[in-house]
Amino acid sequence: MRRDIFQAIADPTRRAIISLIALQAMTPNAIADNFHTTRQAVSKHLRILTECELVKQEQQGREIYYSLELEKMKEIDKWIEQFRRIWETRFNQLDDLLSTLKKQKKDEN
Amino acid sequence: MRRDIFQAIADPTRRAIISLIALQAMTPNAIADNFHTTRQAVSKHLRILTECELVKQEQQGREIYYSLELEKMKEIDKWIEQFRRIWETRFNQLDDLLSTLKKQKKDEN
DNA sequence: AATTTGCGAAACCAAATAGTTGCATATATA
DNA sequence: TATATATGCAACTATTTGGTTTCGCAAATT
Repeated sequence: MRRDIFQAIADPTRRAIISLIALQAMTPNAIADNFHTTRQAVSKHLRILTECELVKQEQQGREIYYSLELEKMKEIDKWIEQFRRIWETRFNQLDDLLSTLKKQKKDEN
Repeated sequence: MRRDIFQAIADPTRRAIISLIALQAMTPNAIADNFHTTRQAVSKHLRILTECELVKQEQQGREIYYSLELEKMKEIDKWIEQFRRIWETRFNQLDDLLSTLKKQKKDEN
């Protein structure tokens, strides 16, 4: 079953792969060198990441370079946005409350 | 096995629960009213979310109110930060390049 | 041409997962 | 006191998952 982006990043190995290729495209073997699992396991993860369009492939001869689709990562950011707005709202409310309390304390003196 | 926050939000039902209780604390039965699964299934999801400290419980008699721990959500934001920095860097680089091209075109006329 | 390297896919397996059913306990209500 | 409600947990089941092993194919090297 095809997975969504949240299911894709649920696995620690896949998150590590994403962080690895975020800066520079890498081949499956190069990626696998950073892990203690088999190259085929890494290949499997890359397929999952490719399926949900988190990474893209660029074939050069027999070598395939995988790179991160930053645009797709924004979908996670978008989902987080709703919570960011809430904690910013609460922060502002707290800030307002502190200001009010400070003002009240000042008027008492 | 205890799950991390990324594994917690991998499930669509749990993401929906998180969005639901983000604004207002709710009881398991109230939450379950929004889904087509059993109350026990929802209860299971709540346990997973509680275990990785994404939600907190507040018992009032026989009713338990679940609310979102916004602070914990920032862990996802923190992980996304590394990619946000990259796409902002690339955006700035693109912006610089566009400015340079515009300047060159201006000098040609 | 023969061999090596890069790589994905199939088959397998053990472990994990998500939902259901049934049950038990605590609290609220009649 | 008896009944209803809220809720979590255990057991069960089917499905999904992650890693390994083996194999096959294409490209690069010898």
